[in-house]
Amino acid sequence: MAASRHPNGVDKRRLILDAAMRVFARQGFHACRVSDVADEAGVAYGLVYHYFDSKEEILNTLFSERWQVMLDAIEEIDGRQEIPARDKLYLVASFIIDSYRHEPELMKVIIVEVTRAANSFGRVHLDQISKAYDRIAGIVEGAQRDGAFKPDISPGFAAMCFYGAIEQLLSGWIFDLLPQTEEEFERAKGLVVEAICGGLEVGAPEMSA
Amino acid sequence: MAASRHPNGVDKRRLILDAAMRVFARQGFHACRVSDVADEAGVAYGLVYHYFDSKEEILNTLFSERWQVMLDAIEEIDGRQEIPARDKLYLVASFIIDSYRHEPELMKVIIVEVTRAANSFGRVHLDQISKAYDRIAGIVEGAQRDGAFKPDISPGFAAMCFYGAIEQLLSGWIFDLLPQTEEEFERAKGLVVEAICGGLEVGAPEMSA
DNA sequence: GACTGGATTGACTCGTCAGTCAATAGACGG
DNA sequence: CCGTCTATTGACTGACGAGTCAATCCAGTC
Repeated sequence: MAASRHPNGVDKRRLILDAAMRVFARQGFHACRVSDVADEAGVAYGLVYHYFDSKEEILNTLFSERWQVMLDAIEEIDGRQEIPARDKLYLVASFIIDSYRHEPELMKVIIVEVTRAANSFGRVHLDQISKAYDRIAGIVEGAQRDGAFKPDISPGFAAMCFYGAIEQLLSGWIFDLLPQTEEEFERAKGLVVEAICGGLEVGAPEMSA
Repeated sequence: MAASRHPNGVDKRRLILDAAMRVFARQGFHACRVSDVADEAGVAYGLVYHYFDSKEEILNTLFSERWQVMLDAIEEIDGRQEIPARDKLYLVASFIIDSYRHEPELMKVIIVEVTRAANSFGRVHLDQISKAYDRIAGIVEGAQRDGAFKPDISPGFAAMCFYGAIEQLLSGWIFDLLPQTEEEFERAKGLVVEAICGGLEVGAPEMSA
């Protein structure tokens, strides 16, 4: 669990995790071999099994580490009393999109191999995954109590739509269906929120970002 | 290609496709064996390879058959001049949700094993998949020309949000995160459209379904 | 300068499964 | 009722890859 005790300062466990992230992102979890991960890490095959019980446990670890960070972030955002719901959702969208911008490989693995693969593998993580929906729902619920959001769309339902829209955008970037530039990422943040909060139709209030 | 010439009237190819649909839905494409499909169809192992070149070709066929039906449906909906964009989107949402209601196993396979698995396998179908986005974008574009929808959210972007929201709902049903009752399906149709077109915030116009 | 215990190595095992193939059955035309 | 062609069978093969393990290395200890 702790970093390598060896004084060369190299944490091989971390090395393997980072290599796995790259290999999983490049080849896909199922398509790659454990030896690919070992090679990418510049480490012997057996060492992977010294630090992890199975190939899946590596993916497990990558997912759980990062997902928890996101859950904490959403919780923190929801906790701020002073800011309106739309801004909270903007911050959530920003967090997720920035995560992709800064660590596209890790996010690709998380989305493609876990979140969107809730069959087979991701089923194990359904609890953690749906916690994210719940927290977003919490934001919507608060806004409905304040009267900022309409009461006729259930918070859970709204959260699914909001999260689904964001994940679809990430998928679009991951599979090169959408352009990936700094400006696009920034624009996207505002637009998802505008689409979901303000709606596509005219007549809805357009707030400036 | 044609149905079995044998006069017993049983099309074994179809039998295998339907069995595969059930097995893929139950166990997942990667987790199941070709022999599971053969057993489910009540057919010898080798016969599967008489009708299909590979396990993947079966999935391929299931996907392509059904996806084309959906593409045609969207195109047909978009073609109707008389109805407003919101109603077109409602019809699209209805079509997809009803598809799931009537053939949950087939839709589960399509969503989980192809659409949301655009890595590994679904990459082959990216063209077909993104055609769906394009056609939805077409609806939005028309609405913007008419002045019914705001011009500041690009049609392609709006389409991704809309489709993403629907797919997220289907995923919620597939993985038992959302209740699956007739009423829920009906409510969902109206609510996705209301969420995306009308927006979550108050002030947007709420049209009756 | 032996001793201990974790780190590291990579050849090997062992089950699994997609795809093959040679054999058999059955329909149909002549 | 023979010959031909397709449908159908299921045992078999061959590759592949996850996980094992016995051996070796090496840092710190007494």
